[in-house]
Amino acid sequence: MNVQLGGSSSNMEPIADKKKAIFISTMELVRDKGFHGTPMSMVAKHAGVAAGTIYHYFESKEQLITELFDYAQQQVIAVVEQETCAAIPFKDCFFNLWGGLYTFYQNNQNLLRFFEQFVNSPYSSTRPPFEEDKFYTLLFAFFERGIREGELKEVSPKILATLTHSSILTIAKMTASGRLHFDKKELQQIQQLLWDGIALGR
Amino acid sequence: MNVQLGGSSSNMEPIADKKKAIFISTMELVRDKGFHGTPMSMVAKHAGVAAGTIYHYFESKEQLITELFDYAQQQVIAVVEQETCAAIPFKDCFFNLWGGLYTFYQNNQNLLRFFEQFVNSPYSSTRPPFEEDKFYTLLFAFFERGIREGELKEVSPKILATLTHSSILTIAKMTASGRLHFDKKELQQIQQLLWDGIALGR
DNA sequence: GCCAACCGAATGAACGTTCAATTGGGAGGG
DNA sequence: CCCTCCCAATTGAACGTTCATTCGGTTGGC
Repeated sequence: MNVQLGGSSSNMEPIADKKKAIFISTMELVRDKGFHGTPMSMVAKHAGVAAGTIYHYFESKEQLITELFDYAQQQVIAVVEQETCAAIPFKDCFFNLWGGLYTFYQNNQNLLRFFEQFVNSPYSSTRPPFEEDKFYTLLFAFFERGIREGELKEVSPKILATLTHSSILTIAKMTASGRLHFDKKELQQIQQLLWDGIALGR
Repeated sequence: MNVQLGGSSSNMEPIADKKKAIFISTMELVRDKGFHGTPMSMVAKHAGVAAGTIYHYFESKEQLITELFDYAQQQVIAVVEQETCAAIPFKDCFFNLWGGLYTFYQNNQNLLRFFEQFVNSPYSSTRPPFEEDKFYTLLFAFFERGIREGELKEVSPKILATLTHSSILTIAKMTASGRLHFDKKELQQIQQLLWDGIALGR
């Protein structure tokens, strides 16, 4: 019990194969069929596991979903931590962050879809408040740096962070759903528009 | 049967009281409890109607949800049509549209929440494709006007429309969920940032 | 008296969860 | 090296509940 996931940073314990399989199956099934559309029995079959086994690792379906969300969020946080490097000029860093997050969401559409379903569902109302949300704390700090270095307009970081992340998420969702497509040039234009909006013109 | 809703534009038939009550109850319950959390029996009780009555108006729960989405979307479309007035200078029109849509979502948080749950659920995959989506068609046309009049950068209207709407939705959702608050001055700053990004500097 | 609107108990399927039973690997004594 | 005991891991049939949907019957306006 209490096993760690993947080759996690601080802990190289062997992986909980079954637990990870349950996570992945849940994410894929939720992507296609939604929360109500994925019974535990189906998660079990898809993960190659008996129904009862899931309850060895998770107290309930709700707990499984909640833990999966935390797992997903940590992956996103890792991307932000990797791209917001203080050694690189802020402007480059901004474009890296936008591109890095976008690429991550593109390569993990299961996760993106699960994420969006979760935050718009009643599950998310049981989440910790905003101030303790590491993802937004990181983003806020990044944009504060931009203001401090005189690269950005003097606007609340929460505005800058929210606008930036919403643009990434929306474009990624549009592409993932197949409703709209954006080619490389258009993606660069989007980043540039955003930058033109938030940067101090000089 | 086949009754119209509200004091609808082209049709002034008497309202289907029960049908409207079912719509409103569904929206409120889905906001609080999500799709799976709102059984038909609860919708019935909340609407002051017998369970069987719902099936007099709707074939199934899925159909109820789908029709409710169409109903909701028409209300949003009405706001866009009202604010995108060709007689007003484009820039003013842009700020009107942003503010109008934002205010609408603020005043109709049930609808906003329902909307977001719907588009991220498997229900929405059965929706008509993008080109037939009146909402986006209207938005695209509006931004095309801006380009034609030399007010906006020469970028695909789909980019401008997507960025603008995503900013409105995200800010409204943040406020509605209570996770972040934006005061009047901040809302103006957001609109201005967006405009600075997409407008042709002169 | 006719028909649409409406009711709500009944139905049957689906689902989350439980639990008695089984497996398998490792610790320890001989 | 082998046997034994133990317990965590695992199984899947069974349980009880919940829910969408049905349907036979009632109402009320025309």
